[in-house]
Amino acid sequence: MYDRRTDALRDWYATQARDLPWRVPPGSDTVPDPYRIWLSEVMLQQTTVAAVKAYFARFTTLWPTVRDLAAAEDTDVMAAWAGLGYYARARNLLKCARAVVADHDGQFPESETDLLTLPGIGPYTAAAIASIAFQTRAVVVDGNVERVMARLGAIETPLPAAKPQIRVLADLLTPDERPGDHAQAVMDLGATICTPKSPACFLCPLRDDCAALKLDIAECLPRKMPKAAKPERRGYVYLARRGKTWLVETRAPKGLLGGMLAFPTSDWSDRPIPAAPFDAHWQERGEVRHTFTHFHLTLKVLTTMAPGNPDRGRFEALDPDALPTLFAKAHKLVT
DNA sequence: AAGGCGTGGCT
DNA sequence: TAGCCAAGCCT
Repeated sequence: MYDRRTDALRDWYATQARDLPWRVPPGSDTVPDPYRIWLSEVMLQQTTVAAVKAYFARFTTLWPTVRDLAAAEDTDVMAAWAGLGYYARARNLLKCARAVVADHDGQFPESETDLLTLPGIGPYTAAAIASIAFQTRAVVVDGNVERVMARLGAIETPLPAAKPQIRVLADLLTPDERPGDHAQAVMDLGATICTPKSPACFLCPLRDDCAALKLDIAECLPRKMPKAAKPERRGYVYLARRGKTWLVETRAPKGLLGGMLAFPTSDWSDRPIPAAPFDAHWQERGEVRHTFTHFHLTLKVLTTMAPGNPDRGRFEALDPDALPTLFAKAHKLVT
């Protein structure tokens, strides 16, 4: 019926699909909940399944429906996202939930085009939701699909130039029937067998059709341009404790760690300028090191219990779980 | 349109 | 260990 590669993928997925909390099993007649599919897809952007599971469970417990999430306080949602990274996703998650309630009567739109208009939903996520949640044929292309297709077709053009070729092949293999199962099959294959390093080609349902395997270049594909080295930055972070409260602030709504709970810091640069939030005897307690997407950071951790009027932030009871990892490391160092 | 944007696990 | 990498989106 379909390309034999599509059939092989479907047969493999029928028995090898991973059991995931947001997933409807292959071939099932159960109707997926678009809210849970959307939530999982946003959490899975650039993030591993293992990291997502606990957050998905927490979010669906706290906010079982898109209306519940839309009605949530921003601070509660940001706190629940703390530690998962890429915090613009959490800000857009709330914007999207509120748009679905305000503009779509609480129902996610079904078409790829309409989904694409929502905050935090790009080409991949729109295609994933359309196919997985609504059984609409859509060409789903993520990092896994890129890798599987590049190998299957021995596409030697480096990324991102290879994207058009990859998309053509992905489109060719996408069936009209159960396109959501197909998309998840390719992604599961990429995550478990057609892995970036040491792919398990001997277990692959596509081994007889894989051009890269025939050429013995599977592990070299897809080719990528080398990444620039990360620069080193330094700074100071100030942890002021007053009884059971700590001096914290909410970071600016955009940019790095935007909207997240934080401790006051200096600038982060080659030669940071100390910037204590108030005059006091600040005691050096050590350093924390953290690597972001595009730079390494070392923060000197300073504490005081002396009184003073801070020029920024507020003293409040601290929930350490609401801190992004960088600040959780600093907090852990002094407690 | 190229770069900003987190984190933890793996090798 | 230090780098590489993961179900991308936004500007």
